[in-house]
Amino acid sequence: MNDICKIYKTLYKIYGPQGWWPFLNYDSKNNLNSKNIYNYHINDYTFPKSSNQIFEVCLGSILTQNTTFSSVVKALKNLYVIDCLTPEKIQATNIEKFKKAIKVSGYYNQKSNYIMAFIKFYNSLDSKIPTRKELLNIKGIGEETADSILLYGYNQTEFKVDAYTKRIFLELNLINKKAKYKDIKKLAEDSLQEITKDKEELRIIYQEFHALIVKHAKQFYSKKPYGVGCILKKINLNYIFIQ
DNA sequence: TTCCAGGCAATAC
DNA sequence: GTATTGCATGGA
Repeated sequence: MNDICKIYKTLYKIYGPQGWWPFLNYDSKNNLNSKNIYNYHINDYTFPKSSNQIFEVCLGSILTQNTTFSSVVKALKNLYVIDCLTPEKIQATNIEKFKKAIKVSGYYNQKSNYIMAFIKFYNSLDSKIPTRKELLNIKGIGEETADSILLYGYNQTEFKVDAYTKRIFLELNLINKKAKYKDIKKLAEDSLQEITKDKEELRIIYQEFHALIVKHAKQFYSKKPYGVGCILKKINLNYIFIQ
């Protein structure tokens, strides 16, 4: 088995399915559940279940750029309070009011512009699935955010690479320091084909793998020196370098 | 106080 | 095309 698959299987064995993407949690009266504002959906891969949830992933993917998801949830809660969680309502809302709501997630001036630009595009989609190229053409949507939207919002088989992914692969000598986003994405996607070539099965693996990486990295790869106590360092890897 | 968080665009070479 | 810098809040 190749190294990437070994890592995936090891993490899955330790942590189990993660149920990403987490969604806002509403009660039967359609109010935000104040005790559990959001929740994960372990072993249910039929999400998102509505266009509202698709849009929620898009919004969250932009808001979570370089910040913690807990801050994003606070921003989403603020948006819920001012009834501003759909494209139409956001566009109809005073921009300063919108900025104030998302302020807690940081970079709020930029992110509000990014979200407005995204909504303009989103409205033009007419419920179609966006292409990666289209997403990358929007100001504020880079490779990771595009893959996040496609993988978790539209269930497309696109591997999402983040800073943790690169950090772990680098620490395990699976890539070199200069590896680009697309290099790491290709390594992961090519490697995981060893498990299955079925697109739908791979999509689920991509969704879980990214979530597992974040879960594991928060514990072992947030503080320097990275990887202290990391079990991945103890499994036998083949060390396939990429150029 | 310092460091980091589920990045991106603009700018300078 | 590669490296650097500004963007910003909140928690550990």
